[in-house]
Amino acid sequence: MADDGHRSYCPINLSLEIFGDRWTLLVLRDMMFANKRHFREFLQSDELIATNVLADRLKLLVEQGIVTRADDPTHKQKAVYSLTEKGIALLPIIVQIGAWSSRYVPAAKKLDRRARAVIRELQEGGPALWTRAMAELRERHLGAAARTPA
Amino acid sequence: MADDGHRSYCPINLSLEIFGDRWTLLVLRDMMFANKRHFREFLQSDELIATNVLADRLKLLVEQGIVTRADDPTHKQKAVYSLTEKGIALLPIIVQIGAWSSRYVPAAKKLDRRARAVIRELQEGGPALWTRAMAELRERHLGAAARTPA
DNA sequence: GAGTTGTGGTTGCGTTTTGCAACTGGTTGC
DNA sequence: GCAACCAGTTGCAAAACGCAACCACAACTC
Repeated sequence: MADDGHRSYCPINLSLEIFGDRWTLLVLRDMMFANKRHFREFLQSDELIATNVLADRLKLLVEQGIVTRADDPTHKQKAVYSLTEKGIALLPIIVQIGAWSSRYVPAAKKLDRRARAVIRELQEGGPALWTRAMAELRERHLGAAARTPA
Repeated sequence: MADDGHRSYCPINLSLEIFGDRWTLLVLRDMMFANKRHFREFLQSDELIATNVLADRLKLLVEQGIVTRADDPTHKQKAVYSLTEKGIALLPIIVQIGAWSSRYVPAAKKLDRRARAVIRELQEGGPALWTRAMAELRERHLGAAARTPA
């Protein structure tokens, strides 16, 4: 069908072409829920992503307009990654995935109680709570620009 | 952390270990929205999944309890795949992904108008509509058992 | 100002997964 | 009997992944 590199124009497929792998959503999870912004921080997570894979995914996310990369003024060699509106809009998906998993995947029971409580709260809070969480992300990642729209 | 084969017990991670690839959710999409139930039917989709990959994914979905496989009484060599409750519960995730994609991925604009209308409807219908769609899937995939719970 | 630590990566290489095409063994309809 | 249909399997090349070592540079320590 598509001859511009896409397997099809189905929205599900287009999404999978972007984050249909074992790592991309974990990076976004860390940005959203652990407030990670620097390269080294992403390496600390339990899943132990490799540096080359992380570099590749961050590059891809920037290319897709889901994340931006900026120099950190406090440290000339530090890069800061921020979510864009497109990236923040992925929050409901990640929350839904978390909810499904903690409900249906047996191994999720092994997660510590505190983390499960966060999941449950986000789930029970429903769309209204997601909206607030997204607003908070806008504050942190888009800064003043988000408060004074054109 | 985990030494039972899991990279971590984070629900997001556990989900990605199951369907974090380019194909699995497409198979489920076809089951949910195109009512595909037979091996050959899945091969017809635009994305042209290969037979070995499809066989592998169906096997995995059965192992995970997301899908069941049964012999088709009308044809000794036909297999029928059905969603379980665990599989049906993935509908909100798929809908959210579709909504995000059609909103933020430029190429999704190339999808034909009719399909986009379906997406929009499911999105605007909100959780209430998802519940109805899921009930319909229970009817088709779980049959009488779903109407007369233990 | 020398040494240690912290920064975002890159490179090389072996293993695993994916994608493609051809093929298999059995069933059904005519 | 024979063509079409069914759910896969097999073999092989290409791509992605995972690991570990390495790099250039900045900043902090003393």
